[in-house]
Amino acid sequence: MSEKYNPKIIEKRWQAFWSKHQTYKSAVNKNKEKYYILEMFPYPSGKIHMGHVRNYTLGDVLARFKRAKGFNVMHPMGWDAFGLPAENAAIENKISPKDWTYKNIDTMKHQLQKMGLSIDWSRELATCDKDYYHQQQKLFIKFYNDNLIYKKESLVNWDPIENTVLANEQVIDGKGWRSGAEVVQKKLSQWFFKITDFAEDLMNSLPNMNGWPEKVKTMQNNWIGKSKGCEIEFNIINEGKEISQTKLNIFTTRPDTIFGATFCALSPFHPLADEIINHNNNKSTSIKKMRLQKINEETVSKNEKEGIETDLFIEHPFIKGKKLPVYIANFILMDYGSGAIYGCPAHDQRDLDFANKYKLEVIPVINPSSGEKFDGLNAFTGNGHLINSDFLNDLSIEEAKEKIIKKLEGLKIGKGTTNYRLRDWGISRQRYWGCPIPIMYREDGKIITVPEDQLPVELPEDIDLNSPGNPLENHPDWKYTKCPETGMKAIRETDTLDTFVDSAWYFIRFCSPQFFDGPYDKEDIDYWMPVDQYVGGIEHAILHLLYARFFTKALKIKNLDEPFESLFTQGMVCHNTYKNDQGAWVFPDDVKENSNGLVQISTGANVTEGPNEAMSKSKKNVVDPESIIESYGADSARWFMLSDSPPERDINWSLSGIQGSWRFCQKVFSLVEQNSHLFREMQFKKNENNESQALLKVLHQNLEEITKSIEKFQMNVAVAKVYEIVNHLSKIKETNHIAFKEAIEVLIRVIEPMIPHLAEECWNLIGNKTALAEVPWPKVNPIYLVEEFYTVVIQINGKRRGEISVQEGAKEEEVMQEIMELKNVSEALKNKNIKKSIYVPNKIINLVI
RNA sequence: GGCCUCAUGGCGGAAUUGGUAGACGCAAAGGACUUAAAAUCCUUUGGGAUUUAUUCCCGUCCCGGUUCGAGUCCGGGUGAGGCCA
Repeated sequence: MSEKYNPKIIEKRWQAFWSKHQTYKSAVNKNKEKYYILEMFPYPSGKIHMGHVRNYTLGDVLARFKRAKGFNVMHPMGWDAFGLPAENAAIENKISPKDWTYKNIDTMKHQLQKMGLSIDWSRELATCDKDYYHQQQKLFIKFYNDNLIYKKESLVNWDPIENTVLANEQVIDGKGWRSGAEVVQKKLSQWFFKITDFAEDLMNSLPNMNGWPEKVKTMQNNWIGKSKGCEIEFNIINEGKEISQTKLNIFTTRPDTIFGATFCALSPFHPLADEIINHNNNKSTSIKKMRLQKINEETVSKNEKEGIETDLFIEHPFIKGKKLPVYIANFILMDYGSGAIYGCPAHDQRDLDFANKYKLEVIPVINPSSGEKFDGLNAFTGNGHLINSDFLNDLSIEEAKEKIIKKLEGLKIGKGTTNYRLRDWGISRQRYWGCPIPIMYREDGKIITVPEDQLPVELPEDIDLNSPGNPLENHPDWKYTKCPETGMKAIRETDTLDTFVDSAWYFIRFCSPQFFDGPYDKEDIDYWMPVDQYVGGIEHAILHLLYARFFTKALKIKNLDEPFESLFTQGMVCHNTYKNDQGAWVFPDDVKENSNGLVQISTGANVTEGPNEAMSKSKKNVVDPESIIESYGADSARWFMLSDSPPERDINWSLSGIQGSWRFCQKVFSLVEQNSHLFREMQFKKNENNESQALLKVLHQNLEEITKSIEKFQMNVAVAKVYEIVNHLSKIKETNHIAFKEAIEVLIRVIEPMIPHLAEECWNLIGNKTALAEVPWPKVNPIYLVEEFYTVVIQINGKRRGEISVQEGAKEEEVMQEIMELKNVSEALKNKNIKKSIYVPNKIINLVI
């Protein structure tokens, strides 16, 4: 009586085994080559989702594969545990953010363990652990002392009813998500990391990062956005006498268009705007009103351009007597360049829209090489030669840029500069559930860092999350303290750190999670860093990855410049969407098919099937990993995630797919189980019959492919090759041969990275006492990669006209001779001369006639 | 609007990087086993033609090019997606 494949029992057994034997615990071992594999750690939202299953399965395949290949593998896991959802959940469920978070971590950890991941849980950390944020506060102080942190006024989304700062995602259609109040832009003093100091470095490293997808590198490059331009100082004509300044500094990337300049525009947050507000009551209201608008790169391109006329003009530096009117405009960003531009409407779309609206002069200064005519509505931004530009006429754009910069520098009214789109990283959050910033404001006005022996600055637990405003600010006594040196009264910083800070160095902490004298132990870093393979979603292509790179560079650890040697960005998990006849989204579990088509099980309503989209709670097209593992087992779920779709592309979840995976697992199990008695008896024949030889060829050729495919991250191809081995094995008639034994053993070994529980079980079934996890990856025997006979395709003038089987390495003359006897060939060659023949050994022969 | 990717059967996708297009899986159809169903196993499955063959024609989004030979390289177009505007 044969056993049935029962993943519930098998998976529990091997998970317990790995845990008991600490199979996946990692330690520094300088005699062994290390391999540090990391998947982006999850936010503990409550439950794992299919995206996690895919991400961690992919990483786990590589971790287990590299281990089998003899590497000393570190594969840690942790929790990105600070952040806003915990505060919201706390309010809704009357549970503290801390309890909520740790409860979720506990649940999700169990779920991940059920997936059978080869994780070294002894390195587990959560960013909300006191031990973790303690070290992070030390890092903050280090960077503060290194002059990489400063404070400045910056705009935030302000909810006037809640009296609180809102994150971008909490602003919905310009209104606060909870209060519904119109969100305003408010200036607040905030902490910043000087990431711009590293802009050049972050950009320059990109071309050497060969393990990164080009796509991500391009995105980062664009994000940093280096541009060469020029600062020009204009004289202000101050007829209204409302301001104290006499000069205005303008940044432009198009100094070549200076003769096309017809107006000047200032950001409403420009210092001159401040002065106008103070001196001109008429303007002050409208400027203040404009300041309430959200002004960023996105709105600048979408919103209707608006300007406020001022009484100011600036002098054109090269056209005597020409005065450009100064506007305050809603499409100028204060934190890009100098917050002031000159408008050249003919060659910039935004400037043109603005000029048309306010009936300003438009002077084309570039004559398009394409011969294109200017229609007054579309600004020309292409290549051409200068016109209407005095001494710049006839020059190309590049030449003109060079010449005008030289001229401005000669006159000492301008200079060539480099500008970056990248801004400094604002790290202040007016929230409770984050890492406290170790700063104190002393009563004498001095800002000091909290001394090391008083760290960590701990989050208080007795907080009130229901009142408006920042809970730390509102806490009755938390912020009141004393300067340890002088005894003066001091107030703690009540902002906490952006959670991107937490994730900007967790991969470093994983190397020495039990080290408490500092954020990391240099010896551990030297051995483990950089991360050899980082796996995660493309959505982190810019911010998280850029911040992590910045931190690594800013730490200035010897021999560590970049954190991630290779990066792999996996695709999303998609599913069909379903809507009932009331237009409500329906869970896939709640849909069945009957004679009338699709119906909703719970209500009986008719259901229509929508397109495949990324699984999301809002569209209810989600499948819960836990219930899948419950019904099919973790191995089937893992196998599904690896099959079919290439890892970098989106995958479509489907019932038939998971059922197919289940069938496969079952097939492997019964193949091994039904033949396991042979292994106990050990009576394998040394016979080298044809069947065995063919089997060994299939085995080794596919082993070669599987090994290569996993290394190239083509898990779907590896899966296909495993199928080929299994399909071949299930057709073997005489299973009592050594070749069969070898094939079963290799098969079990190569499926272990993908479906580890089943593999271990099979390994055990065939009588092994050692865990499969300790068994090295099988070696390809090159003998079997060479065929004795090859099919050579015969082409005449490039068209396929037949094929012939020849011995390996057959010479062209031999092949020629043989094919001449074929009817097809001889007929085609009748009365024709062979002009040329191309022969690729073992592959093809092409006759040109 | 700019930059970047991608486009292969009913579907997901392979293709040694210029050398037999469609591996492998899913779905579908037919058959075996069974009282029946499930499960399992076997066969077929890009389109078309006919003389059913070791046959011919067409076929990797469209148009053109390079080459003995193009899914793969080059130019132009169409469509989809991503990022930045």
